[in-house]
Amino acid sequence: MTVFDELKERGLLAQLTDEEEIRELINNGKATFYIGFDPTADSLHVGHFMALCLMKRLQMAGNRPIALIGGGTAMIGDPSGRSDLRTMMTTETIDHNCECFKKQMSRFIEFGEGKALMVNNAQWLRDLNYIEFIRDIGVHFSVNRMLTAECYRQRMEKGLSFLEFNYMIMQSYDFLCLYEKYGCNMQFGGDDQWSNMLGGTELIRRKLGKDAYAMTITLLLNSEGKKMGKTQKGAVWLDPGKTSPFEFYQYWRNVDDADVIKCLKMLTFLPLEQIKEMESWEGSQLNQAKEILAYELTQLVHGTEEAGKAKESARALFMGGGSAADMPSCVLSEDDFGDGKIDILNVLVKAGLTASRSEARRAVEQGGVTVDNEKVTDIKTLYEQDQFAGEGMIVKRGKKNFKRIITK
RNA sequence: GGAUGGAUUCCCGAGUGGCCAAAGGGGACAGACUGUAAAUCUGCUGCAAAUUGCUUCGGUGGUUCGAAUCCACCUCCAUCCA
Repeated sequence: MTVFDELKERGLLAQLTDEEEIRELINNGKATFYIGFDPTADSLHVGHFMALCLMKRLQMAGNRPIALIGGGTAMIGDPSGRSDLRTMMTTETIDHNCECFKKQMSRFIEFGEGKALMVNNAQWLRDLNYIEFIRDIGVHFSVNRMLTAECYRQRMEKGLSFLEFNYMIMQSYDFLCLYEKYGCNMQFGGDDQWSNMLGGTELIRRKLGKDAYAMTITLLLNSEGKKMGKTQKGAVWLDPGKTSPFEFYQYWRNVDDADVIKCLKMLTFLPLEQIKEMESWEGSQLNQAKEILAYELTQLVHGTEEAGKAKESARALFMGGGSAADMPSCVLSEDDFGDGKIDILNVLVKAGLTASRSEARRAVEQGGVTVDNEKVTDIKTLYEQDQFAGEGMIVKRGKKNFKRIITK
C-alpha cells in the first residue's frame, strides 16, 4: 500500500488542495513539506504527536520533512479555533518553549544532514520591517477575502484584534520563505489550519507564480465532537514531568468505546489488517483494544519500559495481580506527621489526590476513599508514621486516582 | 472620539440593599450499576480549627448598621456612529 493510501485509509486526511498532485509527490518521496508548531507551552501534546507521526510516515517514504517551530508566530497567537484572545507570551517564555519543543521532537523525528530539518520562524519574522513587509506581502491579501475565512468568521462575533488578524499573513509568509529557501512546496497541519495554509499557497502563486500544496489532517475528535487529548486539568502532555506515563496510559485506556478504533487507526503504527480485526470486537472485548491502544501509544511516547510499567500498574490496580512496584508514589516526611500522626485528609492533600482538605473531606464523606482496600468512613482517621513504612499503603480516591504512600 | 449595553464562582447564566457562598443549566468529582466504557439514577461542587468562622461577584475608593446590588473614578469587552 502506498503512503498516501495508508494515510487515507487511516482516516487521517481531511482537506487537500490538489489530491492527484499530492498523491504523486509523496508516494514517490519527492516532497519537501513542512508542519508548523507554535510553542505555546513548554511541552508538546497529543495534537502535535499526530503531526509528528505524519512526518515520520512521510519521512519513511522518502520525503523530506521540515519542522517549523513558531518562535515568531507565537508572538502573535493563532486565533483559529479560539473564542478569545490568547494571553500574550513574553519572548523569554517563547524561547524557552522553543527549546523544549526541539528536545521533544528530536525523540520522534530524525534530524540532520539529508534528513529532517528543524527551523524557527523567529529567524525571519522577528526582525521584519513593517513598511517593507506590508508593501511586499500585505498587498497580496484581500481583507474582504480574509474575513470570509472560517477562522475569522467565528471571531467576528466575539471580537478579533488586529494583532491576531495578522496571524494568517505571518503563516503564509512562512510558507513563502520555506519555499524559497528550501524548495518546500507542501504544508501539512491540523484541519483548523486550513485557511491559514491556503493563505500560503495563494501567496506563493501571486508572488512567485508557482504552485504549492496544502493538506490537513483530521482533527482527533471524540464521539461527542470534542477535541481529544484534553482533560479537566488541561492537555495530555508528552512530557513525562507534566503527564506521567501512567496518566498518559490511563487516558487512552479510558477512551470511549466509540473512539477506540479511530484512535488506533489515527495514532498508532499498528498494521491496518490488525486494526480491522479489532473492529469486529464488541462489548467488553473492546477493553482489550483499549489496552492495546494505551500500550502502543505509551510505548511510542515514553518507550517500551515505561509502557510496560504503566500496564503492570494498571493491571495491579484494576484487575488484581500484576506488579504494583511501579505505581505512582508519594513520600511523606517527618514533618508531615505533626505529633507522630497524620489524619486522612492531610494524607489525601499531601499525595495530591485532592486539592484541599475540604475536597478531601467530601471524598471521604461520600465513601470514595480507600486505604489498602479498606474504605475510610471517618474523616478524623489518624495514621502513624510506622504504618507507611516499607511497602507503604495504597490510598485511593475514587476508582482511578491513587498513590502509594510511603515514608522515609 | 461619541452613544449604548456589559464584566458574577471551572463555563454559560440568574441575582439590582439584608432571607447570598450567591438560583438554574453544563462540566468536573464521588457513590450505585458496569467492562477502568457509554447511558441512567443519587450525592457533591470557595476555604478552613466546620451546627461556626473567613475570603469571593472586573479594579480602587466611597455611601450605609449592612453592598454582587447604590455612587465616583479606572480597566477591559461588545454593538452602533465617526
